[in-house]
Amino acid sequence: MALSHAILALLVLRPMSGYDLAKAFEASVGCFWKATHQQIYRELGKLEEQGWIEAEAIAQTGRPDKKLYRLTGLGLTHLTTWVAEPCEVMPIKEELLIKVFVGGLVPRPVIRQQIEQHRHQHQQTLDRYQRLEAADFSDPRALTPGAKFGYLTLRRGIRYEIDCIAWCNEVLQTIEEMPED
Amino acid sequence: MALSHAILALLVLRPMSGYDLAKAFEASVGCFWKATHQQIYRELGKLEEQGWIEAEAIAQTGRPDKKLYRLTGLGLTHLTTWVAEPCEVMPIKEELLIKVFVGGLVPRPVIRQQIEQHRHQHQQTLDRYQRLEAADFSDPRALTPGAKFGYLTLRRGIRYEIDCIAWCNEVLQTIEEMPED
DNA sequence: TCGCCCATGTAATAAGTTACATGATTCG
DNA sequence: CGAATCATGTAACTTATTACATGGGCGA
Repeated sequence: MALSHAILALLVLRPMSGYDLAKAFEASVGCFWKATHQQIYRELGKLEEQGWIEAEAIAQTGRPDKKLYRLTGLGLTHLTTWVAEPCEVMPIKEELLIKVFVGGLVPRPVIRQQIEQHRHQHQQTLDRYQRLEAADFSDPRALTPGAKFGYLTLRRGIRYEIDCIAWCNEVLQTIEEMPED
Repeated sequence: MALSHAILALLVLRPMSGYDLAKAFEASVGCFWKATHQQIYRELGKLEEQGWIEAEAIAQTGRPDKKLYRLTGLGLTHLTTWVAEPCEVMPIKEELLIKVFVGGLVPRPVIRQQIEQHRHQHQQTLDRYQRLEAADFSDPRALTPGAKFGYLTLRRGIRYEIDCIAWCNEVLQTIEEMPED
């Protein structure tokens, strides 16, 4: 059910179309939730049924018409109530770790290559996050309270990527120190 | 499809029943994958159909009979082939971050309490991991190559929990420094 | 005697992924 | 002229969650 709340959370910022939401997921909320456009459109339908959001059809010239969704009072109440409810820590699911777990079954270069590739991906994500940090949050003290919370979620993403990279380095060092097969 | 590989990876260690696997998920592999017993039993059926594992019925007295599953040669080949295939970084999904994202909508104690609760959960998980570390990997240099890979996955879990706790502290400090509502 | 451990499963629902489908505009 | 952007959706399928269901043994 958290996808619906992620959508409601984005609609707090401003009314958006499904398309806008899909982009917003990739850009801002992406460091802690992701969704494809198919999921988003399906979910928007449900949210509207429940009265948490309402749609306004916008006719456009030169590009497809769109539906702008905005949060209703009911939706806002629902969201803030949900925020106060206790929630569980969500488990990690990391395919790479299954591969490392059975690393002893394959020649070491196989694992080394996988780790290097992942480290590279994490580095790219980190770069992107740090560009966002520089662009939107260059002076954290000057932020409004609302924006400060946004910054904290980005901080989480940055920390996470840094930690992934550090772990990759730990793995690479360990396998270099291993005796040859 | 990664659940099936997690199961195959565990069966490399030794033949296990569905029940054993469920416990093994909680104990060892839990820091990077989780599965309920319902998922496991369903998946075992599929794996057997494909010939990657085979079952041996074990009649027991005083307790229910069980099925011991062991990896087949085909299963092992499948697993090692899969290990060498490239894989994507898996996204984080963290409900708590959605709540922090809209933290500006609720009184600060609400967020503070959520963060404190999460920090506590992460601390408990970290304690558990560190007990495992002390018990099974007290001298990392003396490990066999196979066990070393197991240790690296546990290291990932430990690092992750430490980082979560550090981020929680960052959030708590930030909200303490905020002006009153 | 109450609840936990062992041991296996079914059924229903929710959530997520992948493929398919359309169609104009704008930029290189 | 081809590719990307804007904009919406359906259908089929795979995964994951939750609830239900059974039943003996064993320790406090």
